Amino acid sequence: MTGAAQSRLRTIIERVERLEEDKAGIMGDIKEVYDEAKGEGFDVKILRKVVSLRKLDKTVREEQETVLDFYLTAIGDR
Amino acid sequence: MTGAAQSRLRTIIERVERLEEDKAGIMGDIKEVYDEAKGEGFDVKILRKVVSLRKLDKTVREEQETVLDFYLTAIGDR
Amino acid sequence: MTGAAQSRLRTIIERVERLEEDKAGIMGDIKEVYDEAKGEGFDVKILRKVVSLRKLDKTVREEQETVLDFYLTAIGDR
Amino acid sequence: MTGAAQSRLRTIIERVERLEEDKAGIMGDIKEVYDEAKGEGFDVKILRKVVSLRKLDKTVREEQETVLDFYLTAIGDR
DNA sequence: GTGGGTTTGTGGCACC
DNA sequence: GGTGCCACAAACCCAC
Repeated sequence: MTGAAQSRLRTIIERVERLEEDKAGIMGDIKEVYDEAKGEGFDVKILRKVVSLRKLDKTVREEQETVLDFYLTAIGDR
Repeated sequence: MTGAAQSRLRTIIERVERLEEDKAGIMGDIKEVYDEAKGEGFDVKILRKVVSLRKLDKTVREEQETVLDFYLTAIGDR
Repeated sequence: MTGAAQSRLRTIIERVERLEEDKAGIMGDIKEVYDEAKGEGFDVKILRKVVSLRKLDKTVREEQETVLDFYLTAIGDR
Repeated sequence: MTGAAQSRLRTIIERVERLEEDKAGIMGDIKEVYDEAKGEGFDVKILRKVVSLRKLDKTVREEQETVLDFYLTAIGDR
């Protein structure tokens, strides 16, 4: 491996690790929100379920829109 | 559930969903870095392995310190 | 589902359940060892930490070999 | 820590690690059974669900028996 | 469509 | 008893 490639490799690894730190930070933030909610008497397990269900719904809705777009385009309506 | 509680619930869900969007964004960024590296001829599978190994190493080092602290505390040395 | 398939299904489930019983038994044995150690004055929390750290060390060593293999293969050395 | 204690410590760690190896072996066996079932056309996801449901049922049944025992004893019927 | 890896969810377990 | 933590199990997604 050339010196240049090694340098690039190092840069890549560092960029990924930096981003993973950011990700870990955000995951910590999410946990904090849930902990706070828990302190107010909410059931965290259920809250997590709500979030995941809404995400699913959103995905389904977007897929439906995609299908709709496809059909509309197919019949020359846009 | 009172109106106030409903309002709080909505706020909590929204905050989590906002953070999850951020997280998804960062995960996208990580993927981009890997894609870019792949375009330069690096083997993504190996890169991922390297990153995870470095994380593991870091974890081990921290664990070792934790165990050491345990022992020092156990023998009354702090 | 044919009768034969039902019979196979039954056999599969029973084999898994038998193995899970074995597993539960071993987990019980592990707990006994720790309880015994506790009775002799050892700090179980530390013991568990030591075991997990040693496992982590082992994992890291294996991972390092895996990465090394990857590289050797990548540069066509095998 | 005395030499005797160190020796005991070593024995304890080794016993636990040996048991954990056994446990890992059994977990591997369970995986093999599922893989085999998959090869015969069974849906592993569903199989796992069946096993976990039966385990839950068993727990519930045992609890019900415990309650039954309690009542029977309470009314002096055993 | 099959396997591997990553992420998420759940249960048990120890500690307070 | 109840709370936080950790290991196990499940679901998910991508690449091949």
